[in-house]
This record gives sequence, structure tokens and C-alpha cells, in this order.
Amino acid sequence: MTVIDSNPVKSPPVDVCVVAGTDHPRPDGQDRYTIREVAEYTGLRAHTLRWYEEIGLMPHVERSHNGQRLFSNRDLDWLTFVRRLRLTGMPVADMVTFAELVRQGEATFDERREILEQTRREVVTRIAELQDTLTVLDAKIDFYAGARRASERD
Amino acid sequence: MTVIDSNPVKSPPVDVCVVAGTDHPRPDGQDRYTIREVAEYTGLRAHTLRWYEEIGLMPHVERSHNGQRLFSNRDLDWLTFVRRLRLTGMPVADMVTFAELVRQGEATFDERREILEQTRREVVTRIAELQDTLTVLDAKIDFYAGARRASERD
DNA sequence: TAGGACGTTCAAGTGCACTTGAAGCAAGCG
DNA sequence: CGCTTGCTTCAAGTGCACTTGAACGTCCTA
Repeated sequence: MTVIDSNPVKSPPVDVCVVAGTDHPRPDGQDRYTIREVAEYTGLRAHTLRWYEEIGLMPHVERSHNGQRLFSNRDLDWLTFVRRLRLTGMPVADMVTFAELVRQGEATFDERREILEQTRREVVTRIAELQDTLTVLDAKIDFYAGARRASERD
Repeated sequence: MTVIDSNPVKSPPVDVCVVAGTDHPRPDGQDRYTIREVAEYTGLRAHTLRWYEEIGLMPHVERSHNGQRLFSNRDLDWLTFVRRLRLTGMPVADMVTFAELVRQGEATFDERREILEQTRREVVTRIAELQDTLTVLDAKIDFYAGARRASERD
């Protein structure tokens, strides 16, 4: 599948469907993760995480005394949400726009809501399309299955 | 019933994989379309249609006396199906593989059915993911709608 | 103190699915 | 006849979302 895989992310003993930034238990109880840990947790590659930061898709990520990234639980929440948005087909550029609004604070609540409402509409449309596709696939599968039965007198 | 008024003079379902066609009205009642008409009908660009043929994603397309492509209703059905498959996220390369199986005739019915069944499973998964995403979006939209005074979150 | 694992930056490369361009032929119209 | 429109082929270019590579730094264990 081209459109972002539904990667079997090795899932920690945790629910991933984060809704808001509330406290979710994480791989361990802490709040500081290396890029490697985050890569494992999110299913994204370390390079991709750095690239996300570079293009402005991540809020500021802390650094350790020697310059290594230290991701927080909040970062994990954000990445989980980003992964969901990607899943809907939203382009990375649009997510960067959204991230910028988040950085601008509460003043952009309305704008953010509008974006998410638009995204919601697109997701609904997409689900409908996929359901239609399911119908088409079923018809074809039936056809092939029927043709097979018809020739089962060999 | 699943469609296809395509061929007025149609014989038994012995042939290609044209089972579920489209419910779109055809440009007219005929069976010969220029690349431009097909582009308009399918929403694909003429160049893309030529490229599809080039990579083996189209069955043989007829040509006029002077070399211009003449698409048939069957070609239109195929393109509609291709569009659906693309919608599911299936890579073009995989669709080419499927097209090759179609070219090989009835002997590949089973294999084709398996591919479509796999695709079906993927579509079902994707729909579930999108529905989860809807839940997440709704929660965030509610948050933004309900919180004018709340402290900043994400 | 040497090795290896893991991290860093900057830059170039990859794969996919088209998209655009260049050059040319053929038909139809004023 | 010349012009426009619309097709043809072959080839190179584009945009997106990473991905890979090179060169180097730092920490831990042996």
C-alpha cells in the first residue's frame, strides 16, 4: 500500500489512540526517550524523526548535555497524532501548517478546528469510497469464485 | 444487480475480468472513444492513459487507420476498475501484475481472486483505521469547540 | 585505551506516479 | 494554402516523502 502503511508497529503494552495530551503510560514510566526508542515506539525511522523536526513538523525537542535529542511523552502524543493524520492522506506540508498553528497558541484554536473539520469531511468521503470499492471487489471475487465452481468438473 | 450495460451484444461471462463495471453514464451509446474523451470521462490525463498503456496497465487498445487510439467501453470499464484499485492504495506495479494475469486468461482466475481477496482485507483494515481516526478527530474538534478559555494543549 | 554502539549534521539519492516538453504527423476549416 | 487542433512517440523533469550516505562526535564496556 502506497498511502502510508498500517505498519505493524511493535506496540508497547499501551493504547496508542491518544486523544489529547493527557497522561498515558509509556513504554516505561519515564518522560525522556532517545530517538531510537521513539523510532521503535512510533514505527518511524530515526532519520525520519530528524527530518520531521527539520521541516517544522515537531515542536521543539529537548537536547541532552551532549546534543542528543530527548523526546517527551508530549512529543510521543504529537507523533501519534501525526501518524494518524498521515493515514488520512494529509500531505506533510499541511501538517506543518497545523504544527505552526499549534506553536502560535490558543489564538489559533478556531483555525485548527476548521482544519480538523475539513479533514474529518475528507475522511468520511474516503471511507465511503472504500466501502464502494469493497462492493466492487466482492462482486469480482464472487465472479471468480463462481467461475471456479463452474469449471470444477475436470 | 451489478451493472454493465456496456455491451449490448454481450456473451456469457466467459471472458475478461469485467464483472462490476460502473454506474456512470457513458459519453454516448457508442463503443469508440478518442483519448481525449476517455481523459474527460475518467479524469485521467491523456498522457497518463498513454503511460498506462506503455507500462502494461491497459489491455491492447485499438488504433484508427492513422494510428490514433480508439478506446472501447470495455477499456472504460477497466479504467474505472483501475481507478478504484488506485484508491485503495494498490501500487501501479501490482495493478500491472493483475493486468498481466487478466491477459493470461481464465487459467489465472484463482490467482486473481486471491489478489482481490487480499486487497479486500487491506481495504477493510484501512476503513477501520479511518474510523478510529474519525474518533480522534472528533475528540479534538470537540476540544477546540469547547475550549476558548482552556490552557493550551496541542 | 580501543572498539563498538549509538548519536549528530549536511547533502545527495531513491522510488513512485505521474507530468511536461520537444518534435512531428494528419485532418478539418476559412 | 496556411492555421489550428489533436493526436503521435520518446525522453526528460517534477513533487512528494522519505532514505541513504559520508564524516564525525560521544558514551560505555572490556
